[in-house]
This record gives sequence, C-alpha cells and structure tokens, in this order.
Amino acid sequence: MQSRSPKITIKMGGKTPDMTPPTVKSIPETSENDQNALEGSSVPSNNDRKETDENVLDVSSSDYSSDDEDKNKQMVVYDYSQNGSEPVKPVKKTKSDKPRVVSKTPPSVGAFTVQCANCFKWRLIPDQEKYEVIREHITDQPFLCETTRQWNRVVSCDDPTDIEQDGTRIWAIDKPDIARPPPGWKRILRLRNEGSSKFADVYYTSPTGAKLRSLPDVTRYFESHPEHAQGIGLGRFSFQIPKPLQKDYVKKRPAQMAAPKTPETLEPSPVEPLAWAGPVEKLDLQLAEPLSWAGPVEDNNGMPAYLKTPEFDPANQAAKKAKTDDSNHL
DNA sequence: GCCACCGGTGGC
DNA sequence: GCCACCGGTGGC
Repeated sequence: MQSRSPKITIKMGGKTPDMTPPTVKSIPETSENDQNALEGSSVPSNNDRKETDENVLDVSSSDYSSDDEDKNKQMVVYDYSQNGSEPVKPVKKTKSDKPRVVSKTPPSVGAFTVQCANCFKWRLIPDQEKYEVIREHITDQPFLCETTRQWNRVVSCDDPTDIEQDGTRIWAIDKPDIARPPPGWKRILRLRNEGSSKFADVYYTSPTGAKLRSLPDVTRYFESHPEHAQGIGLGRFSFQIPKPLQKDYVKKRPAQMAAPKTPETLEPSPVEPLAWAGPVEKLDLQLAEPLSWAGPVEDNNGMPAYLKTPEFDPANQAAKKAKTDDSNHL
C-alpha cells in the first residue's frame, strides 16, 4: 500500500494547463477524517459525525466554454477518503447585472466509485444497487479491488485506478453504512445546484409511490399504511446526504449577528446593517456553469478541458473571498 | 457549524 | 394544482 495519501485534486472552472503539480493538500475539514480513515481508526475525531469511511461522490463539473450546454455532471462515490485536496471552485465571473439566473438543472449522479481499502484506487461500481450494497457494510466489510468479482470483473490493486479526480466531476463524500432501502422502496439522492443552502436532498419513494423526505414523514406514512410497515424499522431509512469536497459548493449561512451589547442610549440607533447576505460577494461563485447531464461513467476519459490548477490554498482562506478569478481568466 | 425537517414557490 | 427545488431555522 502506498505510503502516503494518494492525492485527490479537483480542478475545475478554468482551463489551465497544469503548471502546478496536482496540489494535494488535505482538505481542512475532511482531512482529519481522512487521516483517520487512513489509519483505519474508526474514531471520528472532533467531528460528531463519523465520516471515516465515507464514500465520495463526484458530481460533475462542467466546462463552461460554449453556449451549448453540453456539460458534464457526474457524481462519483468512493470509499475511504483518506486524502483531500482543495477543490477549485468553478468560479465564473460574469457581469452580474442580473440578480441571478436561476433554474439551471442541478447536477446528477453520474457514477459511483469506491476506493479500495488496500491500494486506495478507485473502482467504479456498475450501478447504484451494487453501490448501496457495498456502502451498507463498508465499515465492517471494507471494499477491496477483488470485491469487483462480485460482478465478474477481474481487477487487482496492480491495475490502474478506474477514475481520477481530474476536475471533470464534482466529488462528494458519502456517508458509510447506510442501510439499503427496504424492498419496494427506493432511496433517491437529488443534488442541488451550486450555491444552494444544501448540497442535496434525500427522499424515499414507497412501494405506493409516496415520496418521503424525512423520518417523521416515514413514520406518518407507516401510520397510515400499516400494511406496508411490516417489519420495516426506521433504521432502514437514512436521510443523510453526502458532503461535497468542494468547500464552497454550498452557500454558507451568513453569520448570525450578535445582538448589540449596549442596552440603550437615547439614540434611535440608526444602524442597520443590511442583511447583506452574500449575493454580492459570492456572486462569482454562484454562476457555476450550466451543468448538464453527462452520461454514465464510461466517458470518463473524454474529459473536457477545463482544468484549472488550484492555487487555492486551504490554508489561506483569505484568497477565498477575494478574486479567485484572477487566476481564472480565460 | 451541521443537519433534520419542513415551508414556500416558480415552473410546468 | 402539483412538485421539484430551494431557503430557513431550530436544535444539537
């Protein structure tokens, strides 16, 4: 096994001949977990959530070049994110005279991949169902290259990785050990567009076609359909969503403003910090690109050109808000 | 800060 | 009217 972490680099947004080696840095947040995963420790460090053996989804990015929206959108999932990197945000600068151009179609999951616990190479999983089977017991039954024999594929740790983080997709960390949906049920993961307040939504469709988006929903459903509740515990349902590696994919909630300390003076406190939420500053971020749905994973080789080197250093957040796009000019 | 949950609504 | 999608927030 490799000594150090295989690198994950996500690049997207700009096109840049790679002048820098793939930057591999640990993602601030995920990195610790990654470390843990690496060590095989199962203890999530400070984070309450255990994110040790996550899977990572990669939702496509896309290029932004032409007017035609033939972009990729894929999501890939793997296990053991033992590494991290600072994803480069798809910052697209445009004259934002327009408040915002909503309603782009959100990205979709394009592929599932799981990382071998030995060699850390990623193996594509043929379909969601197999992926869910693997994910369900990923902690107790770590995924290995040879696991692919389950679907008659012969691959070993000596073979090259199936897929790389090359900036053509958006990657996200999935939660481990999520139960498979009960028979007749489906678990649906809907991704949101970049800049949304959440990365994705999970819902379940029942055998009767009902769509449930929370545990209380499920409970209510079972109450009204006792006949379908047969031996199905709530433990079979999980609404946990994956976490994007791209740190800024999800818009952060503006910090709560502390209440003014001073009780009062006679002044009518003219102050009013407009809520000034982020549209402005984040603006560049939110024009990601017109994403569209790239097909299945097979084409993972025909990667569109938009690679950008992440000069972005996780360490210096400063750059974040500033124009990252300087570097982004086409 | 994260996440579970649910309300709102624009587009169909 | 429905529903896919998004925002917000309370609780941790």
